[in-house]
Amino acid sequence: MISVTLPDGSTNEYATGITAGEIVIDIEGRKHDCVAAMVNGEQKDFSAILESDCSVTGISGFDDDGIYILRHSAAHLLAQAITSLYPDAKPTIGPPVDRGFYYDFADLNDFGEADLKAVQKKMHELARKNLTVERIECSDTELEDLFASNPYKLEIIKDKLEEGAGTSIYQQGDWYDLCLGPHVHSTAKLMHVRLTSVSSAFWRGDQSNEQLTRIYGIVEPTKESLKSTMSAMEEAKKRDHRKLGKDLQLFHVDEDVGQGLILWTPRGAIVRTCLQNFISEHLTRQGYHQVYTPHIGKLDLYRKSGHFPYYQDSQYPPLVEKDMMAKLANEGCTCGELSNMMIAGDIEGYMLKPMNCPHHIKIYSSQARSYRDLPLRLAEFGTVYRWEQSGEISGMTRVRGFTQDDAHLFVTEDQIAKEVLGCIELVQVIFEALGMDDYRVRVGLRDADSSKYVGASEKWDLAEEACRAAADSLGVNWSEEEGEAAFYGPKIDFVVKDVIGREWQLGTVQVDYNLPERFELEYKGSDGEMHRPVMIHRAPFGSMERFCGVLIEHFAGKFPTWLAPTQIHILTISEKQVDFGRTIHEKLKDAGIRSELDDGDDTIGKKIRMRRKFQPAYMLIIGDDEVSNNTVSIRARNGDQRAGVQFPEFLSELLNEIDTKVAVPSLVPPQNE
RNA sequence: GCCAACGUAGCAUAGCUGGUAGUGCUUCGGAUUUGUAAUCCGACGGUCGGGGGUUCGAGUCCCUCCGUUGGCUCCA
Repeated sequence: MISVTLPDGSTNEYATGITAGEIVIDIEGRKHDCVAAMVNGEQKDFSAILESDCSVTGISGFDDDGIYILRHSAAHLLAQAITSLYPDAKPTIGPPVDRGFYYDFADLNDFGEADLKAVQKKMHELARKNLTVERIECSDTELEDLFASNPYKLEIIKDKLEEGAGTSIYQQGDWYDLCLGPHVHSTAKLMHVRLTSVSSAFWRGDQSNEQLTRIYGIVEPTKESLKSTMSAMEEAKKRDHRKLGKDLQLFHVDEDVGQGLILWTPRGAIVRTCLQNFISEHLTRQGYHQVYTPHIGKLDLYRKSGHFPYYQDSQYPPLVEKDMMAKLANEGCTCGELSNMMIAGDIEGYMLKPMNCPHHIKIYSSQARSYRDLPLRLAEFGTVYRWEQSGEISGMTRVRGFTQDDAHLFVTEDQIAKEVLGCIELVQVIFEALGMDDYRVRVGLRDADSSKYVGASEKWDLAEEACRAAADSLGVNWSEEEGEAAFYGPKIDFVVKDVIGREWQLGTVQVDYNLPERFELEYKGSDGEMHRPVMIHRAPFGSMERFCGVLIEHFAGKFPTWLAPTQIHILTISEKQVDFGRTIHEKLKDAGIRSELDDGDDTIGKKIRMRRKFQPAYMLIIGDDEVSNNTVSIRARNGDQRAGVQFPEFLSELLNEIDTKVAVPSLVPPQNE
């Protein structure tokens, strides 16, 4: 007999050799939602045989651990279905991921989304067969035999497994896969799967390797949870900033202007201006100096900074002077030759700036600096241009031209910690004001291979420590990531997720030892000697484009009153109230409120319907009652009403709400009925 | 850049196996003067992303370019 500790802390005696699954059934009953068992804190298959005293808990398919197991098993089921329908296809890897699972296949060519249906049908068929999923331990030679026809699996066996250690395979029906597990005990657990998309991937994520076909899917423990997951995905799509940007007329991207080049339309420009003003206030308070610099700079500048030609591929091509261009054309110079001459420095030209640092550096070095000038904080809403790959461009979150809320701080080494902290605080103030608490902080440190970094390692230690301390002060979860540092210094990034779960880096604070070196920046210290400053790059929003894109989704287009493109939309009920409506409209505009007036002859229902899509913070309904009492009826976005409010009272409340940047418009108390 | 899918008026959409584009909303004109998510009538608006090809004939088939979407790769 063995003694097993159960989830409630009690112990029970069982016959030696009982399986984990049998104990789970004993604990949870026959009808349970567990997919595997936790034995002594380790995930195990139900079939795991218990030989000695231990603790056992069921892992529910609704838990994070359980859903991962389901996804992993579903990936196997997918591979089984694919290989039965496409015998030539070779499964490579198929892991669970955050929102579902995928499996990559080699030799599955010309497979498109239209083919998913049949595969999914096959998966359901296999699930319904209730195939037992069996774990089998194999030796190296057995493995090599089993996977002899699949070079990808052989490569994994060779690379990942210790010589002679062997490993497990999982078999369901006549299909098996190399895997550590654990897995569900039967394919019947995988009834609620949906295949979602097809894409490509490279073997081991390396572009120079062969291209594989990747199939994505989702799986849920029950029909109901699958349904709710699917509808949640539908809901998320509705708040996609690309859709809302169009509906709310916030921005436009035009083919004729170019991919990834944002045209800020009037309503979007309001949001951006309000945000910029908001940041500017804080910059002034924190002792920043705002500067302006041009959108281009000489090639030489970027040769010095190292951006040209090293990052040539991710920049717009250089602009060459007219006469030179004509001369080269006459000589029949090819593009390749031109490029070589520019790299060699034989031809001068200009570049659209891919970052603002060199320009700011030139402002620093335009004067002799002393330690008394430091820290020098130069800020600019600086527009930069980068040649992002065409397939990467997306809405406002990944674009080719964008405006960073950029700043560069020139500091002494002693000042790094304090200044990094100051930058972080700014990010936090802004996030807090916007109610954005769902973000992740990543501290990027150097990795073991120190040869690729510039700067002395003692300096790095200090800077890394400063970043850690700053992250700590935030009071939110943060993670260190080795190897995530830039080659020139450690950094702190703020990362948020968009509606479809993709992560985007927003704010960033980076310590830089490299550029001061390259540009030979100096300041005179109190000791009378010349010293080299350190630079801190920081952009609390990242870029206005990306940040606004994320904000649109964060608020689902329902911006706080201070940001809303239309703050008040006045709707008259009939033409009897037109004069009163206009008077109020004028008064609001005089008070600096963004007000719009609809005094047309549509029905009030239609006016509400039409104007609602622009999500004004409030609508004011003006009918006979309001006119005769000099009041307004305030309609909130959710339809709640607050009628009979004296206009001056409404205006002062509204101004206060704007002034204090209240995150959710709240002049109308929620009505439950 | 790579793989896959897609691209019809401002927006949302119909258009089967090829025979010269329908609808709703918006907009405009008229009627109506309305109390909270669709009042009625009428009109304007597309040559089907661009170019080329097959065909007697293409939105519908083929090629190519551009763009969009989902991934991959990349992101100083």
